[in-house]
Amino acid sequence: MGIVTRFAPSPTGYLHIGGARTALFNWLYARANGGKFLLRIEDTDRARSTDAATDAIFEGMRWLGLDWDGDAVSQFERRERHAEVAHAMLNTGHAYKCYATRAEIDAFRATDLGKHGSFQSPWRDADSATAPDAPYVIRLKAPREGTTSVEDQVQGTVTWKNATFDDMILLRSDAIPTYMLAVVVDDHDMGVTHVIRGDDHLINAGRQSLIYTAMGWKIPVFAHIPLIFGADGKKLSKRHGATGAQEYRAMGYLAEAMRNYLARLGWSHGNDELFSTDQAIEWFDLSGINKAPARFDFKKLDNVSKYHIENAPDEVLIAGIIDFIASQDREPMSEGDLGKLKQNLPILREKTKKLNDLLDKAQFLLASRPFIPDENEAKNINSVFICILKRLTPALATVRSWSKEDLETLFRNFAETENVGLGKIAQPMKVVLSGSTKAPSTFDMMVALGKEETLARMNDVVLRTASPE
RNA sequence: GGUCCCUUCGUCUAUCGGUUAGGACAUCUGGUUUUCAACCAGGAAAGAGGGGUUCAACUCCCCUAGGGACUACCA
Repeated sequence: MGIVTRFAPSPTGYLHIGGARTALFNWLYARANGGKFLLRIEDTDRARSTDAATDAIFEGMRWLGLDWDGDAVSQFERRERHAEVAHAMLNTGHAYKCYATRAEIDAFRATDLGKHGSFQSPWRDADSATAPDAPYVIRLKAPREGTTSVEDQVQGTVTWKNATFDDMILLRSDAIPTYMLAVVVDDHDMGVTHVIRGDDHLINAGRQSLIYTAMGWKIPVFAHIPLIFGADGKKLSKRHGATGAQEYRAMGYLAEAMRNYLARLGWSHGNDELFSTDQAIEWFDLSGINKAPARFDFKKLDNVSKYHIENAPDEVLIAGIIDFIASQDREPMSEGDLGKLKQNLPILREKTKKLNDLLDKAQFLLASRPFIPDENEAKNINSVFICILKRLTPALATVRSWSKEDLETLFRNFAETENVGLGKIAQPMKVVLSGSTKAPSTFDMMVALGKEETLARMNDVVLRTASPE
């Protein structure tokens, strides 16, 4: 039998990074086993669900490259079917109509019994002849005796006393199904074989298996993965930096790097740290998922990101850059600029952690001279260096060839005759050539720029500093 | 309060009864380098606590402590 997984977010905001990881695990598991990965939007809460949030989820999923099979399912649109199942359970005696009002439920909760246990409806065993002509909800007639167990693939066997389960509402008084009913019906109808979701649903697995059993349906395999926390061990929230998947896109991380980092958070394949998505698919298994919650660590993410920026295929990197620029609401890069970027990718990607850093380094190619360094960078170009620069210009004419090796040799010799360290010349030269120290290696830039342009930029600085206002 | 889950270096993790408890990030030291958000080498760094079971426990069981989830006509 083919494996079917699903990701089922509720559209109340954006794609949360924790949700993104849940989606990734489901996606990885399906792809690893030649199965299907489905997407369902849990929008039965009409008050909180918005189309904008649904679009945000789609966008986040697409950015992460988590493609789903078929069309996304709207849970709300399947409400007729959910109601149908609720009524089927009514007919088989697994559910009952409860006419208790809000006031009655509140009153029950105020009692000693109500403070410690869940609501016990007086309608559970009532004679239907006594039913009033009033709105009602359909409640599950949960078993009061015995236990219910779930064989969780991550948490192991988990058992509850049935007495701890309440008669949960299946169909609200406005005939809209609750989440608890809808998930079960949808997962069953969609043929979901493996439910991989957040730890916060562990108890729901017990409650939901009651519905499966009542309907005589096969219970799917459950795997409840631990949540992601912030660096301080608290639930991941805004003050930890970023909670939305898209924010990571805007920060300049490659989707491939996010997949790598997120997969490694709570899942492991021996000591493998840096890997491609294809490798993750090959290796992924539920048995590799850790039971304990993990903390989000930006330092490590940056390290993973650096690896992927340095090693991604050219076309992937370029696509990532184009996507990053779009995420900033910036003008798309011109074909010409893109061409320059492509040609110089090796020197731009080296030692680069994020895409915005890469773009910073690319300024020497993209911006036009003369460069005006900011106050801080300008400190590199002092009067002593200006004098050196003036002597360097004629010296440069003697270079054997305009290659990295020869330029470096020339610089070393020149530095020796000037009696200064190479760094004293090469570092300020970075600023001369690019207006910043956030730039590729000096010699790489010189080669990329060519002799004429290099000399012109050097001259810019000499001219600018020759006539101080 | 009740039910359930979790607990190995600062962080992410390996280990599936017998290891000097391994790796990665971060950190520290030294080296190197255009004095770097680079690189190389080395160091420090962990089984929450207490009971069992066993020849042997990080690994299995129990208790305690700490953390978390759920406890809605939310999902």
